[in-house]
Amino acid sequence: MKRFSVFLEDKLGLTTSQVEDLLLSKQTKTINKGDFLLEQGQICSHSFFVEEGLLRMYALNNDGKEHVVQFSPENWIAGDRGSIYFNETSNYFIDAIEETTVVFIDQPFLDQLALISPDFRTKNEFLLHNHIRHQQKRIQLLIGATAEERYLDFIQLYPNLLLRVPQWMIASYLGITPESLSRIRKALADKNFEG
Amino acid sequence: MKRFSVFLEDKLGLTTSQVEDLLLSKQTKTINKGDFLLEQGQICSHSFFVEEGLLRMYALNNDGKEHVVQFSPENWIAGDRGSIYFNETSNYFIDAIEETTVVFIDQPFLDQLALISPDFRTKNEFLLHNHIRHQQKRIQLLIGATAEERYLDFIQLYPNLLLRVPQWMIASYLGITPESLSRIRKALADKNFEG
DNA sequence: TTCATTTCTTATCATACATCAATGTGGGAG
DNA sequence: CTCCCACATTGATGTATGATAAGAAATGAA
Repeated sequence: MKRFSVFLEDKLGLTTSQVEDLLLSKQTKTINKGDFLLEQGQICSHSFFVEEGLLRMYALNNDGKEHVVQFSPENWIAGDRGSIYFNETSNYFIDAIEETTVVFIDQPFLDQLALISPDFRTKNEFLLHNHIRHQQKRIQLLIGATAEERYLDFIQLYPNLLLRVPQWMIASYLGITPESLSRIRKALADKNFEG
Repeated sequence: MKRFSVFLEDKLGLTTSQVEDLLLSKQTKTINKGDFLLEQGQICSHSFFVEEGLLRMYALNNDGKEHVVQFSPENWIAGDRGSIYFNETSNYFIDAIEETTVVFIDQPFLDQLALISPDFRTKNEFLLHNHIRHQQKRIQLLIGATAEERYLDFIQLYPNLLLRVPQWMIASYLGITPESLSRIRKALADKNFEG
């Protein structure tokens, strides 16, 4: 749980000794590529901190096609907040793109953090605001930018994901078909762009 | 500040007397239709609670076209979190669709709330999670649903806005042109749908 | 009211992206 | 090594939505 420890210290304001105490009772779980942590219809009772690997969260539309809402590489937290905080069955699937090790995070654990660290809530709220900011940027691009612009933005924001995520999943994230993304990439290559 | 008082009590867990004390020092501001609370390039130093009226937040894309990121009717809070919490100049405009009365909310005020109310932070975090949930739903529709489906969802989610927001702004929110929305509405009318 | 301005509709044509289908390619299992 | 299968590319064609332009309808000011 090396990454999770650093995360708790750096991002959530805990001390090293607090982290050590906390992690005594925590366990990690490693799942294979393609395995699910959440499926449509279930209630999502945990968030998942990604210690190692890569998760994807997606939904099905009316035609039964997958649409990627979010990728979660190392140091990210995945989970369906709608289901966790509002106790609804989830519309989402979360599965592993690579073999992935996660730490399970539930509400009692978060409550515990809030108790032992005065900074925790402030820092956690900061992360929430940051998340909202990124989602807003994505919405802005989806309603106002071309597919090519969105792809370029994706490359800038997640350069390391480019190599780890199959192209058809990136297309799904961008809201276009794999064929279209392939053509966009070709057009960029013809313009001497390195992606 | 009637709505703001109720909001503080119901949504953020304050008592009536706490609210009364707080609001002594608070002032509202009323702006005319078309007036701006935030413009691109400024730093957004406040959030705005909408006491009465309707705000819209939008960005300009590469072609200089407006794209509505969010509407904020009564009881909603508008503001650019990216600018507020990360101290960056904003890419967004916030203006009034109707004559609108707002309460200015700054960080000291929020700190004060956190001090006097034990529930405040929990409830505030709940609101943040809810916001994230709604944005995620919108992203999901933008990448996986047709314009018609998005319009129907908009009607369900914001039935009262339909009558208060010009159609071209709704189109902008949906990520389509006003002409397209007009056609979609006609197609729905032909199918005997009441919108 | 009358006039001007904004908003909405309708039509035509253009385009980005989707769909369908075929072919290429590369990595893993046996 | 070879076969297979998932993934990527490419081409032909279709469709939803965009662009442009014109007119109708609503809104607002004088």
